[in-house]
Amino acid sequence: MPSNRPKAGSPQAPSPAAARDDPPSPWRASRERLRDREVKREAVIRAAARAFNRKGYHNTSLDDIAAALEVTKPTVYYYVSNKEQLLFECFVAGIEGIRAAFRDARSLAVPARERLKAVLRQYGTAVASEFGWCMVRAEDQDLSPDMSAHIKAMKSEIDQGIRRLLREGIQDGSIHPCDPKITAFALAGALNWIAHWYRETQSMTGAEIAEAFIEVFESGLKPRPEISNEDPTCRNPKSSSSRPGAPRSGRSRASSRR
Amino acid sequence: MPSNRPKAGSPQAPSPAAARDDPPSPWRASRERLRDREVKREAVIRAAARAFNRKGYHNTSLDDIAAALEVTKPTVYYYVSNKEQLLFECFVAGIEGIRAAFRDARSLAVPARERLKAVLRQYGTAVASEFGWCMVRAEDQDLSPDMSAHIKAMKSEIDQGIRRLLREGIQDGSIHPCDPKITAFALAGALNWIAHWYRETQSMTGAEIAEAFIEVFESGLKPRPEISNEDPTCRNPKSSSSRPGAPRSGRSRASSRR
DNA sequence: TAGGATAGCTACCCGTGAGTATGGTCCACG
DNA sequence: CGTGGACCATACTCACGGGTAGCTATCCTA
Repeated sequence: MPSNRPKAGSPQAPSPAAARDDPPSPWRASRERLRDREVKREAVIRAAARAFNRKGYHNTSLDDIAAALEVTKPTVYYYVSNKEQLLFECFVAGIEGIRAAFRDARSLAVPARERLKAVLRQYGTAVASEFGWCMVRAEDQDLSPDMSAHIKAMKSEIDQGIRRLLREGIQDGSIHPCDPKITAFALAGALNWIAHWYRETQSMTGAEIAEAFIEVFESGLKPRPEISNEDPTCRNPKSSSSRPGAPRSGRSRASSRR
Repeated sequence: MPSNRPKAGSPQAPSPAAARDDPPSPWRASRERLRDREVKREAVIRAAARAFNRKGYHNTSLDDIAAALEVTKPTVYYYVSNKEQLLFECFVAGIEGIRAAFRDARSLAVPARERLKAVLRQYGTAVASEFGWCMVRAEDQDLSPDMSAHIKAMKSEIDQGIRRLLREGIQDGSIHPCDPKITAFALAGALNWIAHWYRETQSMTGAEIAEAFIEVFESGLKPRPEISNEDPTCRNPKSSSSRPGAPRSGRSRASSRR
């Protein structure tokens, strides 16, 4: 599973991994071979993810993916068994980041709302990554029953994780009482939807968007009397200094979408 | 454009529109014919929407749609020019409900937050309707450039409408200051996502889900010191009687998703 | 240096599904 | 009565794309 590191522009050098002059050990070559293979396999999956991202699963042929890698279709089949598996791998690559987020958050000694926020930040990052599309839009309809079942199970795991954090937050008082099921749907929906409109060339990163969303979800739409002092400025749009941490995205309204 | 009235169970009677005994006018027959045609055309579009909804656009063949109507493919082509147009019509049918929501809300003499809520309620209803899938998932990638442009324009119109309501709400003090762009994305995302998980057989209607989402978005996650009127039972998840209208779907957490 | 694994290509197969050519039936109208 | 148009079916074309067969080249190990 390719962990989603940034890795700039052009996918992989045409010439495979320049030769180094380490002292040759008897097994080194074959190990090198295997590593190369894994690298190439990941490149295939990343190329698929980018193609799916741009043109959609069904509008992407394996010839397209092969062409993006400057190879031919059978070469792609040399690394993956079929198109469906390609989608599946992309999905797994995307969701792995979220699962990691839950693992990380579990060890945090803070109120549940903070743990939830940490998860959501990474969630947003994952959805805005190049695997976001695949993670979000991998449809059971496009997959064989067993793959579909796997994916459903993972999605459900994420969903249950969010619900659990919400329940814990309600318990420890850090989260306003609410229906965990519905709230989890709302949270996940807002974040998942990022994959529909986000493009890498955007001014905000996925994490920044997640941060801004969290701000929205935390404070709510109702005008909120500033917690500490009761009176203040609830009529003034620009006060709002409820939390200093949020980037808040300077020019808020000027840009006319997309 | 078929407005989404409920219309129970079996889609359309096999026998076309029972004959009535009005006084026959010379043009009646041909008018009747035309009406029939429109009815049948809508039936085709509804059938397509249901099929797309169940199996996805690309996994639905026109033979499937024809079979659902108990006719053959050329018959479908008699009413629509191609598959793409079918998707487009479904999209328009779905989004028309939302545009209507904005029109309705404009005439309401209430604070902007209330107008926004009214819009979101209808939004949720539309997304949960049988055209929801098409509206939400009609991808520019699957459509010719000009259709894609149309759809983008409509989506943008909805987005701008939400942003406008948010700005107005911030102005009139009924909405907590926030970034309208990001907030609109969050709201629309959460609601759009309903189309991914909602099935007609669910215990809640689309409107009820929207209502519950609104509750979440209004109050926010942070524990909220009860404001003047709304004292009661802050710790009890089941209270939340902010509005009497919402049925709230009894068993909230027991059902383990889907 | 033979033999085998690795890696990639050219050239094909074939199912599927969008869209159509053609023709038949029924009904309205002259 | 017969002509034209609305409506629908049978039966086709055809391109696209997933997947494969089989050849070739290179490098590693024996």
